[in-house]
Amino acid sequence: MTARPPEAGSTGPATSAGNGGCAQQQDASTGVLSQGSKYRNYETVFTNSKAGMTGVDREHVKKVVYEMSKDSAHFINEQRKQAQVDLRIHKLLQRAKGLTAQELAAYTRAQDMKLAALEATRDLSRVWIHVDMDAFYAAVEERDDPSLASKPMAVGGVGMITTANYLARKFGVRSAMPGFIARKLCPELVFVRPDFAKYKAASDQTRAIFCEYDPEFEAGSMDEAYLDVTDYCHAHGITGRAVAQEVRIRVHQETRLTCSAGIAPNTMIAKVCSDINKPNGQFEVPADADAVRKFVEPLPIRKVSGIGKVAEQTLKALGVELCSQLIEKRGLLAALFSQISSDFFMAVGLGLGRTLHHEPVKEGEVGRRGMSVERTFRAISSKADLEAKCAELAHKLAEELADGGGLKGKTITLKLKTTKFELRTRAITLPVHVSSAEDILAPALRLLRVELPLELRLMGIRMSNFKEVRTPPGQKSIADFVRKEAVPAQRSEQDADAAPSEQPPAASSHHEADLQLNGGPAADGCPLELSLRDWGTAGEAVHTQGPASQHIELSLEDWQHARDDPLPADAVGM
DNA sequence: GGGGCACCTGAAA
DNA sequence: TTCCATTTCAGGTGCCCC
Ligand SMILES: Cc1cn([C@H]2C[C@H](O)[C@@H](COP(=O)(O)OP(=O)(O)OP(=O)(O)O)O2)c(=O)[nH]c1=O
Ligand SMILES: [Mg+2]
Repeated sequence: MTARPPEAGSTGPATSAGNGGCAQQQDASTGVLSQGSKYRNYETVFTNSKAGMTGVDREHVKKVVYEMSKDSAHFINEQRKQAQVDLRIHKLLQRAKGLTAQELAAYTRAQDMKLAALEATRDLSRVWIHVDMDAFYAAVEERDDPSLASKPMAVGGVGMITTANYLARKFGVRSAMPGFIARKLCPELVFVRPDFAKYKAASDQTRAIFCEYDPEFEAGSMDEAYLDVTDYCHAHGITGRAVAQEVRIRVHQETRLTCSAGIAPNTMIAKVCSDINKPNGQFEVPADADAVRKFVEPLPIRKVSGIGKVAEQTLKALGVELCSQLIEKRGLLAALFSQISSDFFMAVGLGLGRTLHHEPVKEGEVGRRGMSVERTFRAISSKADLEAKCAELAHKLAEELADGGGLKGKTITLKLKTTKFELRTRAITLPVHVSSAEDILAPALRLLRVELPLELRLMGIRMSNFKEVRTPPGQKSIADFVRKEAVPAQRSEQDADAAPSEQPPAASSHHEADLQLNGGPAADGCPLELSLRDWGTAGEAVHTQGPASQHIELSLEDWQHARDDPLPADAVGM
């Protein structure tokens, strides 16, 4: 398990947990008969509590999801993955059992020091607001077609749903649920195909507003952002709560969309808070150490961004379900997990989180680690089809890289998902940075061919290891913005600066030739040992590697809602 | 010991 | 282009090569 202090991550499933500690978990078990089916022992993420989930018949949802899933390849794969997790947890427990009382005591004492040190860093001087749009994609669609607002609706398709409006959520329909299951839960569910350009436009509008309150605001995704409004509060002599109110009203006025906000002294708490009175509400944890501690104590760890399904299961096995228990079990956690993980756990337990903005992107660095494209399709296995798919992706990726400001990367990662849902990634780092479709395709095809034969349902290509961008002297560069450098019209046009220009080895280009040709099924057997020598001519070694040996990580409510601060009805047009 | 690299898992929207 | 998505990032192991 890997616990990390994340920066994005919205809505883990959330109940109105919080201050009082009395989380309201609706569990409307309508005596569904147990019919000999095993769904009761079946765990699905779709029944976790979440905004809009109150009143949902969880048992029913569970049963439907199970019945629709149980014979699928997907289900088998999920079970395989779960078995691995179970095994890891088992080993972790064995390790825990092996600890002597003395060792545990030592770890506990060490953690006491750590906690004291952490406590000393507690900073309550900052006012953070986490803003999160309500049912974002769905809300945009409703706004643009009001007839949708009166019916259960989901954005996505039969294959997958990205989100659903609150009417649909009452049926248990939610993000990341396959559409055909959602339809089973709610036969009259209306599907709307996503239109990302619209969401982007709406997102840009909200960001323009955020910018006025915090020019350095951090956008996690299109629908959420962290604002440090400390300075704004001081400058205008108002509270964080009032600012949140103001932001929400403005967002609504300018986009006709609602959002929710969390106000707290750090990002971690603010994030949890924005979910509490969703939709269209806000919640604040005041800048008071006791208030923060009291808020965090009864909070289920799963509500913390960064603690997902596996971490939840793992910690539960160790007797940790609430944040307070992270502190109680500090010795054990320190003994079993990596420093990074246990530090994170301790911080969460104390209610500590980030209080400062991220370091600005350094000069020359492109503000991202990678860019990728992937596509799911009906099963494909012929070499020609596979290679054609690869070519499409290479072109798509090249296009995106160009749009992204002419990014050039050195590492190309091919992602494959078999019809049995098994994932495989194969990467290669080139001696030079490339960006054209041809230069992406050639190595991608090499990686692909070695894996044949294959029966795939998905293929993807990722580019990473980006070349740093040097801004021509005399030109002011804004580090926070994605740099838009002229996209070379031709391949020959390399860098504008004096850097020695890299040339990809010849011979790429004709992907046509690469595509067609025989399906001489590559020597099957172990597709892992091949040698992809000779990419190009220079003596650059090409790294090849078999699959990482199975390593086991040991370290491991709508308007009626009771809310802290509802928008004045008229401000929202009601 | 540390820097790359390849690969996998987990998490989030 | 449908039959469980797509995009991005971090942390961890294992290896190679200084
Ligand atoms: C969770 C999730 C969201 N999304 C998209 C659709 C969502 O509208 C958007 C924002 O995600 P969320 O903020 O998680 O969800 P939401 O805004 O739809 O609903 P809520 O009121 O609970 O905040 O991101 C996905 O595409 N896939 C996902 O798995
Ligand atoms: Mg949202």
